Amino acid sequence: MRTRPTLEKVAARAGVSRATASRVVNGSTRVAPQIRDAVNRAVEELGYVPNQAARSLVTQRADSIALVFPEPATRVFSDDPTFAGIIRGVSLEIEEADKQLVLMLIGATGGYQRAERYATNGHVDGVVIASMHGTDPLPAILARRGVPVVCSGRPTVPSSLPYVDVDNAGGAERAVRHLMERGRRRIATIAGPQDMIAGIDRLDGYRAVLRDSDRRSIVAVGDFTRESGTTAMRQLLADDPEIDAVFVANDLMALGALTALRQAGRRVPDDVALVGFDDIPAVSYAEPPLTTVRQPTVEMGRRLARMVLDLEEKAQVTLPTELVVRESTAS
Amino acid sequence: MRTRPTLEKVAARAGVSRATASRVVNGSTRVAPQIRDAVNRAVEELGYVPNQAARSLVTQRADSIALVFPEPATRVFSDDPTFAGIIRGVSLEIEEADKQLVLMLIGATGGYQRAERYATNGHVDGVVIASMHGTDPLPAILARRGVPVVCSGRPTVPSSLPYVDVDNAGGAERAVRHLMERGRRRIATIAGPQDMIAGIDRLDGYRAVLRDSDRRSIVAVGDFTRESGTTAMRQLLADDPEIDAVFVANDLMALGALTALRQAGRRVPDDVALVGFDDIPAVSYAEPPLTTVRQPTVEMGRRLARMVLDLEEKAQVTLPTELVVRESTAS
DNA sequence: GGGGAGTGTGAGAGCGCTCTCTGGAAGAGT
DNA sequence: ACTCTTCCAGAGAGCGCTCTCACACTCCCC
Repeated sequence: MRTRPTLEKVAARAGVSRATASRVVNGSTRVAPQIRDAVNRAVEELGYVPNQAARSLVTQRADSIALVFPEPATRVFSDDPTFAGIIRGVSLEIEEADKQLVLMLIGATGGYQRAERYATNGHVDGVVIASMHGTDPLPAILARRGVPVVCSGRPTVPSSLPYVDVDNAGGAERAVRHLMERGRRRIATIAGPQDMIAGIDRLDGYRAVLRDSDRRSIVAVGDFTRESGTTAMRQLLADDPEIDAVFVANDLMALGALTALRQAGRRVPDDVALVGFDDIPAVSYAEPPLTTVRQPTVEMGRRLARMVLDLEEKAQVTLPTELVVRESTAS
Repeated sequence: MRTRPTLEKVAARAGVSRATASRVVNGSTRVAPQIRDAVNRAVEELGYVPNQAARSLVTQRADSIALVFPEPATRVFSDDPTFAGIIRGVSLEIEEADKQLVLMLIGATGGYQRAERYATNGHVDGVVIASMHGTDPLPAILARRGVPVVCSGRPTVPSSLPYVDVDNAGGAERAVRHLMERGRRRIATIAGPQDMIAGIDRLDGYRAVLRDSDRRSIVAVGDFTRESGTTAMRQLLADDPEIDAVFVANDLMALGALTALRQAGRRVPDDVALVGFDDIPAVSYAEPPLTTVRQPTVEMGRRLARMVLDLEEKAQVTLPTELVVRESTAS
C-alpha cells in the first residue's frame, strides 16, 4: 500500500504553495479561479484526503461527537427500539454537519473512567448522554471539565445542564384520562424504575389524574423489561382482581403484561384495557394492537445532536408526546 | 476553561524531559522507578490526558474502527435486534482493546462517498461493514484503498475478502428437517430478499432438504420486514390452502406471518407449524412462542471486531446456528 | 584498571496540517 | 506618473506528540 498523498504533494503538483492548497481544500473564496481549479485537479488525480489528525491538532477541533450509553441502558438496548431511534436521529444530524459519531456503550468495568478520559482528551467536540438514569454522574463531570454535554432525559436532580426530554407526565396523563373516558373504573399502573426520570414522571402523571378524580392509585413497579411487565401484571391481578384498566409505563412491559393477562384468562380490552408508552413497532402488531403514547425518538436524537453541535442553543427542551389509540382500549 | 496540560508541562513539573514523560505515559519499562513515580504524580496533579490527535499524527494509527451500516440495513435497524447484537459484540471487543467505535449509518445522499472518504483519511484503523447486501461496493473499494475491512455476511459475489457469517443454509436445513420430523407434509417458505446472502442461503437450505425428500418447494418472497411476512403468508395460503408448515427466513417476517395465519383462522401449530430465523426476543413472547434458528449475533460482532483489530487472523468464518424448538412446531 | 556491554535519559526531528504575517502585483485615485 | 489601497500567494511557525539517536553512566570481566 503506497503512502497517502499529503497536502505538500498536492501543492507541488498544482505548482502552488501548501498554504494555497490548504485554502482551496477548505473552500476559501480568496483564491484565483484557475489556481483553484489546478489544485482541485491535483487533489482529484492524487486522490488526496486530508489527514484529520493533523487538522485536529492545529484546529483543536475533532469534528466528531460521542454518544454514550451507560451500562443500564445497554441491557435494554437489544430489545428496545427507543435507543435505535435516538441513534438514528443523532446520526442523521451528525451526517448533515459532516461530523462523526463515536458510539460508547459503557461496560461494567471501568467504562466510566474510560468515557471520561476519552471525552476530555479532545477527541470529541461534545457528548450526548443517552442516559435514562438521572443519577448518572458523568454529565456533571464532563460539564465541569468543559466538555459540551447534552442529556437525553431530564436529570432527576435539578441541574442547569441542557437536556432533551419528552413530555412523560403529559403523555401519562392523557393515557389515563383516555382510560377514564372509556369508562374504566379501576385503573392500575405498572410503573418504571424510580431512578429514571421516565419512570418517575410517568408515574407522577398517572397519580395526578387519579388524584384529581378522587380515585386511589394501584401501583406495581417494573424495570422496563418485558419480564418485569409480566410479573407486575400478575401481582396487580392478585392484589386487586377488579382491575379493568392498566397504564403501563413502557411498551415492553405492556407486552409482558399482555402475556400475563392472557394467561390469567382476561380479555383485552373487554376485561382489562391496556395502554403502553413509547410506540415501538411491536405493539401495533400485538394481539390486540396496543394503545400507547408515542414519543418522537428520532426527533429527540436530532435535537440532542443539534444542541451539542451548537447548531441551536443549548436548553432544557421537552418534546410533546402523542396518544395513539388502538384496540387495546376500545370500550 | 483553562487549557489542557501538555506532555511538556508534565515533564517540566516532574523535572524530566518530554521524552521520558512520554515513556512513562506509554508504559515503557525502561524507566527508573522514582522517575516513573514523579511523572505519574505530575500527570495526576495536572490531570493530564494525552492528545489523541497529536498521537495519531505521529503513530499513523487512529485507535478507532468504524462500523458501517449501509442504507438498506438502517431501515430495519429500529425493529431488528440483530443489528443491536452486532453492535454490542463489536463494542465489547473494541472496549477491551481500548479503542473507539465510530458508527456510520449511511444515509441516502452521498453516504457512500462520505464513508469512503472518512475511512481512507486515516481516521480509522479498519472498517467493519454490517452489510447484508452482498452487492455492496464499499468493501472492495476500501480494501483496494488498503483499509482493513471485514464484512458481516458473506458477499454474494465470491471474493477473497474476510467475513464473518452464520451457517444460514445449515440452520434452514435443520429447521425444515425438524418440520418434516414433526410429520408436516406441505412445507412452504417465506424467503428473504434474494440480494442478501441471508435470504439466498436460507432459501437454498430449504430447497436442499425438500429436494432430497422429493417434495416440491412452495415459495413466497418477503423483504425481512414484518409487513412483508404478513403479505407473503396470505399469498401462500391463497396459492395452496393445504399448507401445514412454513419456514420463514427471519423472525420479523415470521411474526408477520403469525398475524396473517391468525387472521385466516389457522391455528399454530395445530393447523400450520411455523419456524423463524434469528431468535429475537419477541418470538419467545409470541403466542405461541416460535421455534426459530438462533444465530450468535454478539459473537459475530466480537469476531468481526477481533479480525479487524488484527487480534485474530482475517478469514472467512461461518459461525454455527442452532435450532430452538418452541411451541409453534409442536406436533 | 581499562574496554566493552548494558541501561536509562535527553535532544531534536518531524508527523500533516492551519493560519498569521509578509510581500508583490495589480488596480484605483490624485 | 506616483502613491495608496486591495487582493492574493508564499513563507514559516507551531499544534502535541513519538521515536530515533546520541550520550552519560554504572557494572562487569579479563
